[in-house]
Amino acid sequence: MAEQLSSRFDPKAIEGTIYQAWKDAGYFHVPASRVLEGGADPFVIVIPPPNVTAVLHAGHGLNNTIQDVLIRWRRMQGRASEWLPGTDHAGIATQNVVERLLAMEGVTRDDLGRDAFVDRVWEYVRETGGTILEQLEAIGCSCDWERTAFTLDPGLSRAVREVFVRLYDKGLIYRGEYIINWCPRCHTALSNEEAEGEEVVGRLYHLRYPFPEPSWGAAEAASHAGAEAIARLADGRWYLTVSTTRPETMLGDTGVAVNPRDERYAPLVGADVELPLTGRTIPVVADPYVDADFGTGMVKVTPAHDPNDFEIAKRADLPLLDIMTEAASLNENAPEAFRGMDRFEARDAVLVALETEGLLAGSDAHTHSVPHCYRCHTVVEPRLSEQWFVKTKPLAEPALQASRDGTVTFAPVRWKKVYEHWLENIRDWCISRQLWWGHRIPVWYCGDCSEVIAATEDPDVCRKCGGGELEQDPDVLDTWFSSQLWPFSTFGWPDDTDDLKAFYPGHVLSTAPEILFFWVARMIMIGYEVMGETPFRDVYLHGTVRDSQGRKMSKSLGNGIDPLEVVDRFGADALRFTLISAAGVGTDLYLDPDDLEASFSPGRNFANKLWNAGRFTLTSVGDAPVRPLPEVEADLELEDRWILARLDRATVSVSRDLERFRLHEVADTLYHFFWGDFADWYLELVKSRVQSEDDASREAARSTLVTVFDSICRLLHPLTPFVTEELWGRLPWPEGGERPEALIVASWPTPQPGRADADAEAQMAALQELITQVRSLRKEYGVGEGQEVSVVLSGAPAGFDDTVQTQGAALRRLARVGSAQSGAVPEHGVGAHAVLGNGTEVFLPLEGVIDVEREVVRLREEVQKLENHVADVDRRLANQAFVERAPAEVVERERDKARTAREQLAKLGEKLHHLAGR
RNA sequence: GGGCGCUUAGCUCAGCCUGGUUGGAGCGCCUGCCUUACAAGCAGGAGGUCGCUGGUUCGAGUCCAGCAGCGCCCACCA
Repeated sequence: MAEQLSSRFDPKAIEGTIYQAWKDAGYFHVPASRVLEGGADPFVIVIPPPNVTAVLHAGHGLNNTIQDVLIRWRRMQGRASEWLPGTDHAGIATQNVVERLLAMEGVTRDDLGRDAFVDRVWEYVRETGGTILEQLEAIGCSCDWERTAFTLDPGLSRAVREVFVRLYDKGLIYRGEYIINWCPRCHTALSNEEAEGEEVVGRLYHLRYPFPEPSWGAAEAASHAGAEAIARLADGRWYLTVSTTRPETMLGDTGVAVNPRDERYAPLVGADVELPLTGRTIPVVADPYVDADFGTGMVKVTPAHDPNDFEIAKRADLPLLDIMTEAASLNENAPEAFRGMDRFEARDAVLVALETEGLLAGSDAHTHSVPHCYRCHTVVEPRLSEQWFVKTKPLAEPALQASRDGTVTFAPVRWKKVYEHWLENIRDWCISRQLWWGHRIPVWYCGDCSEVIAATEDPDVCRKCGGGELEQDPDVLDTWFSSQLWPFSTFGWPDDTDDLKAFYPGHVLSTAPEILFFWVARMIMIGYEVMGETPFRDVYLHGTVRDSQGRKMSKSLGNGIDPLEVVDRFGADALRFTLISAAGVGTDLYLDPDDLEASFSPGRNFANKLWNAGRFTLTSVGDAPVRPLPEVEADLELEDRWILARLDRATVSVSRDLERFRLHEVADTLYHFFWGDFADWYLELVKSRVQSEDDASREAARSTLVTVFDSICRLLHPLTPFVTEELWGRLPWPEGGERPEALIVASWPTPQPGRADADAEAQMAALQELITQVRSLRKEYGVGEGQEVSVVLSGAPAGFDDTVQTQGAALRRLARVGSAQSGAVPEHGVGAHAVLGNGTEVFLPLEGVIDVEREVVRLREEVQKLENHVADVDRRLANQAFVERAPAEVVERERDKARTAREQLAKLGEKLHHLAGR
């Protein structure tokens, strides 16, 4: 069998078949009955549903690999592991994509009309949507495909309506006219989270508004110290100065505000001022929001285009004047000269007009944060409009409590504070969107009696007046309104289904920190509100995938990595292993999109090494029956006991790190155990034994090989599922032992009692060091592999002599040592020296092979090193405080060190003396 | 303006919570090897004032404070 395997791992040859085998075996699907009747312990992850139109990028690759590692591990542990996949309809994003397609045909959504447009989007989604889910299969994700969900599915849509109506009935959803973030390109409202602040270097313009004659108050105000904003110009009139970064909004000003405690401007409160370019007159009002120390201490008030101004206007009873259209061009409320202009065009025009009239007092460079639409990047315009909101404070309470009391945990833990801070300062959530693609708001208005009806089922008649034409609210809900329900809507809520009983609440939620507020926090809030408990316990927030220059990978920058290309070139295992080993908890990953070879060769090489070690193990073990390990217990040799002890150590460490989401540590531990311990040492040590005539030795080696390699496959399976499945399936099963299943899902390794073997580990460590030292000395003295050497050991601790004698074959194989004798190092012999960590002095007689001068030089270095070491230790021991206060074992260790080092020093010194004298 | 994180080898990062052998890994680099599992490999090696300053301690990469540089998040200063 094994001979047929290629010496290079070819992922393409196995991935498809193996994935299909997993699916066919029903490996991924968990029926609720396994939990409810079978008593299995559930483990549930719901996928962060990618946009239905998305294609897989590096971030998805990382996130879904993480989830798959956790799911596969728990499944092997015997948990009923449910990983629910699906997609999000992604309101704005998807609508934008389709609108762009239509634009290429020269058609707008308005040309089509609402119904036809929505049909068109559905058509698009049916054709191309869900591609990303198929792509997840390519990287080995073991999702329960039988439960694939979409946020616009009928069931999930029913959940949306149900939640809306419940919140509405509780007064937690309300409608009102407020300043919201408006995207003039998408023509819709945005939530605060969807308006992303971006640093922009702009200008702060200072505008002058003239006081009408007679300007009582102005002169008085101007007499106050620091009242620079009030000035009398050459024309003899009094003016005040206000500042703004958006000069065009002055056309919508309905007042000027000052702080009520600001004595400078007290005489002006109640006065009127002329608003240039408009012919209107607006009042000066007092409002505590104004910061007297900032700028001139006077603020122009534009209630319809600034959230703060809106609040001031409400308090001061100023009128609201909306001067812009949906597209952010100036409307009929603006002076005729500016009507129809785009806001930025109008900005320039207003500046020119003011300048002409001598009313522009200048400008300063000004860096500030300007909100942009998170989908299309257009500058958001604050706009007065009637929208639906969720009252969030009551919902935030339990979600906050859950974090504070540890019901919900975050990894890395620093996100806990970020999450809590957001909830503590949460603002109401604007949920209505002026889009067509999404869940239409389940509210109807009666044309006759103005009754507002929120209902889960479309009503036929007005429940109040019985007649009247009913019209449904035209808006749809924010996409995140439906995705927040994901952990229960996907399992059948609002019905009381078995799935829900079995799989809610879930366990781990793994995602990118960017959507901590958008999605994670809201799921927790609504989970408590609707289900009465948290949707998951552990939130794992992974790092960002960046390019070699540290830039976040993105479509627009064109610096992304296509995981499918990586799979194609290096295999899914290589992709997964590379991503997991590179991703510390919450740390960013750096990959070079221009050099996939450099980025993914660690994973590719690892998979290949695994493949070859597997090939060798299979050939070594051969087809003959293998005896179960307990039967050969008495015949186990040093390296067998050692590798089994190392395996246990690795098993314990890996299981612990998985619990703590320290996946990169898992990868690191297994890398070193498999490559370092197993491949580099164990396989080399048993090479001669597996072909040996000595039945006991051979059988012990074969059993150990099978046992250890079986565990290696299992431990690595969550990380590199394909190659481990393939190799494991070919591994012979020990006689009499029942092969649990055809696939590796069988079980997760657990530490075996009696396998810890400190003695074997110590002996092996010394043996490894001896071999390494001999190799090193050979290299240094130029003694080639072709030349066999003998070794003299002196001062070896108990047991090590025996080890060396029984490991003659190993020494010969790995270090080309012909004979190893214990005894005094020849006093006058020429040779190479080294001292092992356990105090053993190693001497390679090389009389006639090396020249004496070189040996003297080397000895001098050795002596120097030892002297430094002794001085170091002595200094510490001479420190009274150290001896008195350090733990006894630490002090004892120091004394031992001093003693051994001195003995060695004496021997080497003597040797040096003799040689130097020659 | 608030909050958080990072700074250890040429590069990317572990190690710090819980202070104590001689500070690690991968990649890259140097040297020698096509040794019948693997050249996507094997063996050997070079490379570090652990950002700076101070403090606590017998002892600090590890704990504390300050500083500097970089990065992220939040925020209505016009």
